[in-house]
Amino acid sequence: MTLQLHDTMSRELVAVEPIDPGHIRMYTCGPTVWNRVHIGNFRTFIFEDVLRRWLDRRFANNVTHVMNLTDVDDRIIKNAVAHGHSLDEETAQWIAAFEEDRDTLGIRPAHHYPRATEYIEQMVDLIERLEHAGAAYRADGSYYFHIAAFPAYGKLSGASAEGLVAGASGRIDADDYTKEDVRDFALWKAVGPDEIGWDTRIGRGHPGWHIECSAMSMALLGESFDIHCGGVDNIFPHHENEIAQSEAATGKRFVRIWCHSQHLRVSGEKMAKRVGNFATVREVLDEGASAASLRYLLAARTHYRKPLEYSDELLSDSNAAVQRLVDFQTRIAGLPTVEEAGNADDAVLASVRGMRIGFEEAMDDDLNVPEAMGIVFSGLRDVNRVLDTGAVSAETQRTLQHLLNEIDGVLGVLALVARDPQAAPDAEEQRWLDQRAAARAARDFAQSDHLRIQLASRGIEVEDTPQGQRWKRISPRRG
RNA sequence: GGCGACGUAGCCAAGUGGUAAGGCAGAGGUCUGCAAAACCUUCAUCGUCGGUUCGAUUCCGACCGUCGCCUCCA
Repeated sequence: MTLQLHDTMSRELVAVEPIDPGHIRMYTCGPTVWNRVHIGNFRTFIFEDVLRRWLDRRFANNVTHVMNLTDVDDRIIKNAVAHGHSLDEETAQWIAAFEEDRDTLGIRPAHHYPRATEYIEQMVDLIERLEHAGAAYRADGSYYFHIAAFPAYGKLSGASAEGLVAGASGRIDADDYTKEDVRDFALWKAVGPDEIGWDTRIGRGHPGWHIECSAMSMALLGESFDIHCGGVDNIFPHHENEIAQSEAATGKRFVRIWCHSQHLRVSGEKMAKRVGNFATVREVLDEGASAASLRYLLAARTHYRKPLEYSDELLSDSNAAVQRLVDFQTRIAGLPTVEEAGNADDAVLASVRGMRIGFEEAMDDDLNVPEAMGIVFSGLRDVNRVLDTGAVSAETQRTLQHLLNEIDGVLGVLALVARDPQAAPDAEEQRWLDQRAAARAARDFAQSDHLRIQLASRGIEVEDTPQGQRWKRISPRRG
């Protein structure tokens, strides 16, 4: 089976067949670094990370992934002026914050993180190209895209000329614009000598929002590439405008497959800065959640094209699901093994084959992570059932570990758990553990139970196994 | 007004034209000194109303509800 993705433009599942054989080129819209982004933004970045990981696997790491950093826009300029900062001084902290959160969630870095301010020259080139092609015009020093010159406008979003009611969203201030057509959009915004801007061949100003993605994707990936991703709110106008700019300039099809992820919601509403119902990665972790739980929630609780309702309950549910995976991993690692493979091995290996095939089919089917995880958890139960009654060989044990590594190579949560080793017991806790082991050996159960309760108050859960006492830290936030 | 998405058990959620995965929570049980972990059993007829069909949760239509975008939005 081959990987298929849902393409927003055709609204169909499309087989992923690279334009450049064997090499996937992907562009994902990154953050505007005017603020610390919230976990709703990270839902999209996590979806893109899962896609990236699966592409890496399917195309033997022959993937070039570009994510832009929008480091100039009206909000950033406004903040920079208010703080007496240069643009770089203003955005540095937010780029660092983004990178910190990205690493916290175990997101595989893109190969390139182009910054808009480093591609002004390419944007000016593109604007000139558009002007020569009759698709851009100058008004009051600014440049606008001439929508009437691009008849295919609207093909991504389905927005017809008549349907675009000017100001329907209540967010246009018509007085700010000198456009021939309300639907035309800014390529270059002219500014005065004292304002933040760049002196270029087309005058002093700063770029409009959309032009950077066209210029930077073409510079790093070519005029046509395979996959372009973003959140659904980017479909219109951002991606629609990117298509218009790029294709009007090159005459070539810009992107093969458009992928868009749905929003994270809170109480039925989109998580958004302007609504005020947002949380950042750091805030969620500061409240006691683990990075693994948050990543699992964002990556696996539902399909990327469906809205996901965020709640504390969902976070603790996700924590429990991750714990089930971790407990399984721990069990496999400590498995007593036998010399000769037997019936138990056959049964386990059959489950492993089923899990591997099912997982891959689900991922190939438009990245159906919840379906894939359903298969994983079912298989996990099958394997546990066999292991409850029989022992397996060391080779089967390794096969199980390899399978878990394969799955987590895409899911990326066990790696986060392993990255944050459980804090070792302090001296007092270690003494309690030792005393408890001794009490159990002496069959002094009253004392051992007492010590277990004491340890629990420190967040340490003790389990008794045939191999002896075992402990683990419990997330302080389970309910 | 235009375009689009979603509505499946207490919560989250996958899925199929032939009576519904998985996770969490709950109930009962096996195991255990007791627990934990693990395992077993148990818990839904898929928003409403029509239509197509031998048969629909799955296809079509209408309706209801929720949400997103319509030029700062992941």
